Amino acid sequence: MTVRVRFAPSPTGYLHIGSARTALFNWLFARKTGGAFLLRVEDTDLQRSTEESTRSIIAGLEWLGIADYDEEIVFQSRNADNHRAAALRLVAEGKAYRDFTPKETRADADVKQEIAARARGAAAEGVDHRSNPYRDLPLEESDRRAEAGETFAVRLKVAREGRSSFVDAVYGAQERVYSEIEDLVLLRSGDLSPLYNLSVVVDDIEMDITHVIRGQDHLTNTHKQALIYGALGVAPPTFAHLPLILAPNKAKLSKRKHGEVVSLTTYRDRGFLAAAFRNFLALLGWSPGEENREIMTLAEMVEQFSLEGIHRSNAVFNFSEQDARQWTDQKALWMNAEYIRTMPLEELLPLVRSELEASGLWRPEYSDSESAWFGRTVELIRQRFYTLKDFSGQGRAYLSDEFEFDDAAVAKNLKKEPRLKELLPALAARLEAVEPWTVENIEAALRAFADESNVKAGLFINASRTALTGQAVGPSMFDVFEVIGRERSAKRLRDAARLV
RNA sequence: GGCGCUAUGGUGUAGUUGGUUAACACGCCGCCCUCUCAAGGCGGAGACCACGGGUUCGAGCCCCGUUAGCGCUGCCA
Repeated sequence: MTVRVRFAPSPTGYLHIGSARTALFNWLFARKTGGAFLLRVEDTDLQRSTEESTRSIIAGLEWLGIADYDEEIVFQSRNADNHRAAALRLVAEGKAYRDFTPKETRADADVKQEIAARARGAAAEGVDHRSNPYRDLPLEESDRRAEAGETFAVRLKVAREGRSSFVDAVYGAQERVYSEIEDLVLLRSGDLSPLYNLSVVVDDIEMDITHVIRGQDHLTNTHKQALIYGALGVAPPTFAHLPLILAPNKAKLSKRKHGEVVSLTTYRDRGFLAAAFRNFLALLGWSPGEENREIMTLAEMVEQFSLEGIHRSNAVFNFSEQDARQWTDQKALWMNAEYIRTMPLEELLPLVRSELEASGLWRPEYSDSESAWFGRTVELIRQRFYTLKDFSGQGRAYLSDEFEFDDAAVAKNLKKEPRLKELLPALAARLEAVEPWTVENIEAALRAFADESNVKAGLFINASRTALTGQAVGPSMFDVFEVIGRERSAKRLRDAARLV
């Protein structure tokens, strides 16, 4: 049997990084097993689903490089008729029943507490989960009342005795006694629109899904779905639940509380490389085992991936809301930097180009007459960059004559030595005579001039760094001179004399 | 409240059928390199493997209990 998996997000917001990881694992498993990877948009809650959200989810998957679905995207809402028919069939077969209890609406805000409170109350009074006055209503009477126009919801009839069990590919054998499971609602009263558990099952059957890989928050409710499979007379697929990704305080990662760190697009927009972030995400809740490898290409991850390598304990996504430098997980940042400085230059160049175009720093010559220079410059500055944004930020002075001076750098490297006012223009003149303009010649000229001027070469080097780049830190200064060029270097040295 | 899941340094993890000084990565500290900052190299701090009992010659690995965290308990998904 060929493997068929699906990623099934509900389009009620941006693509959460936890969902992105679920998508990744599904994709990895499909590619590993030579199976099919499908996308199903679970938009049964029409109140909250938006097209905008669907677009952003798809854009996120595209960015991650896992948007090569093997079949057309399925929109769950379009199958509502099938879902409803399945539920009604169960009513006819006596496996489900109409519940004529009036619908009670719930405020979305604090449902969780409300539910817990209700459950506590029910437990205190010893109320059975399946006690419902309509559960054993004769079918004829039920049909009659329905025909008479009474509104009703449809509930699955959970057996009185026995237990539900299934083997989760990650969490192992799972068991739950039926008395713990309520007669879940399949169709809402009134419009008879299908609810999540029903829709998922019917669609997974229709799509021939063999493995359901999803967040652990669905683990206990899987018994309910297993029950629906049973009622429908279909063997359930293999379930594989994934550990959750938690915030530093171990709470669930949510937009309300944690903001943009949990949105996948944030990473794209803040200069992350898809390959790096994907790599980082894969390691949250999964590891290739034995070798304990970390930096892996997509192909290597596919090679190493297995459901057995998935953990059972939740992972913490480590970041700090107080410290801007730790706005996201430090390891993700490190990994991004690692990718930026070690990936093949020709793969990085197009990404840098996009960033420069977006920030107005791109010039056509960079891919034409100055492509060699551009490549050399990127190679030089990428060594200490963390994100693509750094190319237009810290890297600005290498690509544009309009850049800012860091006050601390000016104070430290220019203002502390008054003689630089005369020395800098003199150094400029000296460098203008260097021929050919090579790193070695530049270094020789600068050191010779430092000797003659009776100052340490370091004084010139550090002053030059600030004069040429506006910063106190950067690559080896002679490389910087070489890359910035003779004329521009000389001009910047003279201009900087005014800052002394 | 009930049910379920989980528990290795601050974080992510390794630790194959019980036999080690409990390993790696990020982060942190120091040294080297050096024109700065990184990178890199070397070294260090940081885990009585949640706690308490067992089983065993021997337990991070097996069993029981406790605690904590998380999840589910919805006519949300």
